[in-house]
Parts: sequence; structure tokens; C-alpha cells
Amino acid sequence: MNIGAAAKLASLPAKTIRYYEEINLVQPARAENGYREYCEQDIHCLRFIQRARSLGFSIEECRSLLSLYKDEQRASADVKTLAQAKIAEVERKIKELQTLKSTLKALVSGCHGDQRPECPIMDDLASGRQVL
Amino acid sequence: MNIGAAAKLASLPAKTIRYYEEINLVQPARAENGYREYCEQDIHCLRFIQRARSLGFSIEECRSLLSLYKDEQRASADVKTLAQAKIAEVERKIKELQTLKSTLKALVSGCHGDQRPECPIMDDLASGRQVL
DNA sequence: ATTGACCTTCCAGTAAGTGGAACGTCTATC
DNA sequence: GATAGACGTTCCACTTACTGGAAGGTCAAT
Repeated sequence: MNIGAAAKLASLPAKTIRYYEEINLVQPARAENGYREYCEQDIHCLRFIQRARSLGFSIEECRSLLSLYKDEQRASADVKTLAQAKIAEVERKIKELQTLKSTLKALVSGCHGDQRPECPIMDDLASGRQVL
Repeated sequence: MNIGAAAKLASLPAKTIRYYEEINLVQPARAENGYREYCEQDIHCLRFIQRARSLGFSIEECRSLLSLYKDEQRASADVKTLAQAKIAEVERKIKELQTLKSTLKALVSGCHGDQRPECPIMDDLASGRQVL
């Protein structure tokens, strides 16, 4: 299967799939004409990566997951550990963003939003004294 | 004032301040020895940028805010619009992350996390069929 | 033979810095 | 005056995870 078909099956742009080859994530065979040849197994890996990336795993994490995936003897605990660390990371990010949102909302609520130049948002940015 | 002192006052690494000069955000004077010379006004701008960046504004947004900041005639509405767009963006990101978290939690909760190789997290990644 | 879709490689750019090398300058101390 | 070390300078490479584009090769159909 050529890269275009693989791209459709894996829901990934062909460019991205070439990139994954470059960084040694998924290495397809080559046809005589130089075209990449993706087998069933390659497609599985690409889909696996696509899903893991969409779940927020970094490329390096995908590499770890993929090697666990290929290891029939792996312990599910190893996978669970990775997933739990990712959950903690996501929770941290959510908290950060919520703080950010509160701060921005507090700033916006104090601003007239009219043609006058007075603006508490600007005042906050300028002062270094922080509203929240 | 040299870059080291400016860095302390603005709570920014010197490297970052040099980078801000490179991209024409804050252009200090130069002393005879070639050292950057930061005046009061420069420090204000750097602090302004530091605060705006910490509120999640991109460099380009900081550039816009900075030009509004320097324009004594600006309308507060212009600033408010930028801030509100940023809030919407932050809200989108929070939602995305919450979805992500639910998905990961659902996967983790189904996983034994022991020495056996069976692992619903892996099964999900491999299947392309999604748990949530 | 030619068109158009597909494939190839390579180079450059993105955002926002960070790290390091190699070298210049300033200040204090001996 | 020499020297140490703390600071400054420039420049280049690296990061993440791709994306865009140019220049060119291949394939299938007309």
C-alpha cells in the first residue's frame, strides 16, 4: 500500500507519516520504484500513534507505548503508569488554564470597553501588580 | 542599566530579553562598550510583556497590546476585545483537556495494572475504536 | 505523447525560547 | 600591573511536531 492510502487509513497526513519514518517510529518497506510500501502491521502502528497523539501523548511517549505494544510480555502496570502520569499532567494544565481564565475575566469585567483610553487591563499589564 | 539588572526587574531570563530585541519587541540603547542599556521605559515594556505572556498572550498578541499600550489614545474596547478572545481560547483549551482527561480516566479505570499483559489501554490504542 | 494524480527528496519555516562556544569587558584584589 | 570571575557580546544549533513548497520521478489513462 502506498503512502496516500496509508494516510487515509491512519487518518494522518502523508507528510506526517514521512516524518514518523524520519524519526524511526514506523519504517515501511520500499518498492522497486522507491515508493514506500505499508503493510498491515505498519498501518496498525500508524493508527496506534494517531490515537495516542490525539490523547495527548508526546512522540517520545508514543515511542514507549509502541514498544510496550509490540512486547507481548509487557505488564499492564507499565502502561497504566504512563497513562496515569498523563492524567496528572492534563490536570495540572487544566488548573493552570482555569487560573488564567479567572485572571482574564477579572480584568475584563473591570474594563468599560468603550472609546475612552482608561483601561484596567492595560493598567494591570503596565503595573506588574497583579489582579489575582 | 545592563541586561542582568533588567532581567531581575522584569523577571525574565537575559536570553529571553535578547530574543525580544532580535524580534523587535524592545530595543534598548547601546553603551560605548556595546552593552545593552535599558532605561525605565524599556523595563516597563519588558514587565508588560512578561505579564502578558504569563496571561497566555502570544508574542504577536503582546506586540499588539504593546502598541495599544504606547498609544495614549487607544480605546479600552480594543484591549477588551483581545482579552475576551483570549478567554474564549482558554475556555476551548480547557474543554479539550477535560475531554482528554475523561477518556484517559475511562481507559485507566478498566486496566488491572498488574503483571499480566492484558491491558484495555493498549487495546484501545490498537483498535482505533475509541472508548469515549 | 501528454495530462494529472501520485510519489520522491530536500530545504526552510513555525513558536518561543534555551544551551553552549568563543570571546570581550569590568571590577576588585593581590 | 596581573589576574580572577562575574558579567557582557555574537553566533550557531537544538527543541516539538510537524507543515509548506520546490524540483523532479512514476504511473495509469486517454
